[in-house]
Amino acid sequence: MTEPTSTSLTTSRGRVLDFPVARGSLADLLRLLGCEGDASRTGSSLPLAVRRIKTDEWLYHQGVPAESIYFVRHGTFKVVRTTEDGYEQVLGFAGPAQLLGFDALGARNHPTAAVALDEASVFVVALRDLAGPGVAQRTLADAVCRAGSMALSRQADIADIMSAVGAEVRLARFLLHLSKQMEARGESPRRFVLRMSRRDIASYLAVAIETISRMFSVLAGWGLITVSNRDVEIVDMTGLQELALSTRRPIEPFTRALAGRRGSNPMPGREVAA
Amino acid sequence: MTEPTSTSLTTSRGRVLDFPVARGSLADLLRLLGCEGDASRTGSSLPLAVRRIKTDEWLYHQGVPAESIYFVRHGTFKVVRTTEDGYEQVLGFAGPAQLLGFDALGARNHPTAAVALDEASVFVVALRDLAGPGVAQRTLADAVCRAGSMALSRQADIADIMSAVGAEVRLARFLLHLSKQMEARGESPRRFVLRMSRRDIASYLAVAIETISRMFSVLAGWGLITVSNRDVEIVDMTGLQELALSTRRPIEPFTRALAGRRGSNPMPGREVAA
DNA sequence: CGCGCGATTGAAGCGACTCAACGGCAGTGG
DNA sequence: CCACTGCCGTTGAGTCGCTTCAATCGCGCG
Repeated sequence: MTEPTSTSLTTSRGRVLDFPVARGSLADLLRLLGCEGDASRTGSSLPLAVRRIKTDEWLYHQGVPAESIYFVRHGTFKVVRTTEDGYEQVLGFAGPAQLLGFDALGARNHPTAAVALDEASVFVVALRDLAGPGVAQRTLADAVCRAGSMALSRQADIADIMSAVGAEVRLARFLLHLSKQMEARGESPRRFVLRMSRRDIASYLAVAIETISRMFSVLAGWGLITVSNRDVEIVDMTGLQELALSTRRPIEPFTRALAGRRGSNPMPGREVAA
Repeated sequence: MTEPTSTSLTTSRGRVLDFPVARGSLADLLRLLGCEGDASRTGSSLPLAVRRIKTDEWLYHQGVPAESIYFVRHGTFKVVRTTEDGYEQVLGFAGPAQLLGFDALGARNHPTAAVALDEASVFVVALRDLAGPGVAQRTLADAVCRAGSMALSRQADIADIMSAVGAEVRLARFLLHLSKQMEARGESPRRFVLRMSRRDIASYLAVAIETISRMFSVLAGWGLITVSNRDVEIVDMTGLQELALSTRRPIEPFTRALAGRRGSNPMPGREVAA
């Protein structure tokens, strides 16, 4: 899909890092963002690295440790998230004055990747410049930024969920998403009660409400879950995860490891008492 | 859908604002977020308001000025965005330790609304507590937060786009989205060139790549746009906006103003040379 | 020129939406 | 107490739209 040219270029210099090609200032960034008034008062002469990106070059890769976030100076970027099976989901496009890599603040690594669609340049904001010492408000603002970053990542999940064509897969991903949240909260990831109505789930997954009902029955019929009204129990966790992996056909031809499993029935051998 | 009980409760006290019911501290919030180590060093005794929310009560409404953001302490919230025609799109669900209202940092008003699905309580963080005076890093962090907030809002747009059932509507919304961005950038909102491939658009809108091609032809056949490869010109802007408003049937029965327009053809009277 | 790739268009099948009916359950008023 | 009403959830049948497979065209490039 993408030539490793950019990677080799950077790795020739050591690591895949941000190397400034030009110099900018905080005032430049503020001017780009449209807040001219603020440029005067603060120490806006603070230097800011500028990095130029060529077409099809990656600004940052998915999964790598995040050391910076970026403001697009000019050009267009594509934000993508590649699943394990090689399917790449486009999460959005970013133009000038937009922020890239913000979703990495909450985690250690970049949950997404950004690639330039044309000649582009960005302001590089090192994360250590953001984590300066301060008082209580500083800590609070940090928490806000990190939580906001995680909220952004969470929003990306809905694109992840909706990218699935099949409604069963959407529901499976939704349930696994809830399961993970329950686990992170210290509660049982296998048995929980849905706080939202079918109507809400339908709106969230962008399918009809009757389809939600049907898919609950289908998943229960496959022995993956048991459901009674809003009480859900995940019986076959691995089976559910397996089902959730089913996306549309992977774009890349070299991900044919799961070529045969994509039959008309996304859950082969599971039709118990159909 | 929702009883105005909560609203009347608050309006009886003056305005619809956050009134603290209990008191918490920054240390409590940090403990909730799981960063116990940080709780010791900073002035973590900073008081923080706690607000309790009853089931089906709104934490904040869509479109109202934002004065606070919130960390969920316990309970579950539903984040929704209601379109002009009364259709409510669920954007996500928020549980403990998650941030709500962050998308209002970039704008003046809340672009979304949050309603409690059960008994809940939140930490209230006033925005003026975040905008404290500081040096350059302070300004920078502010810019980061605001841009991140806008990125979150932008992510909500993709749910907006995908909530449309019809592929033509999705493409129409996508084009209008691009148009607005171009306009905000000072360029022509009617004539622009797509920087991304059909494959990227297809992934973004979660439809097949052939469907994208077809819908471009359909929109062009309706006289709404002209398209040549990646050059797009919006011919009938109002018609395109009109088409973009077509969602699935509004949930609420009292939004029947547009009852008749929802025929089998979403663009009535436009079938030129079908 | 042939090759690959992106984009467009056609034909056929299946999946989700829509309409409709039904069974539970809570709230309400006789 | 029970009928009544409304809402939520489930299930069935039919239609429409999108996906899939396929062929074609235009374009850049080795």
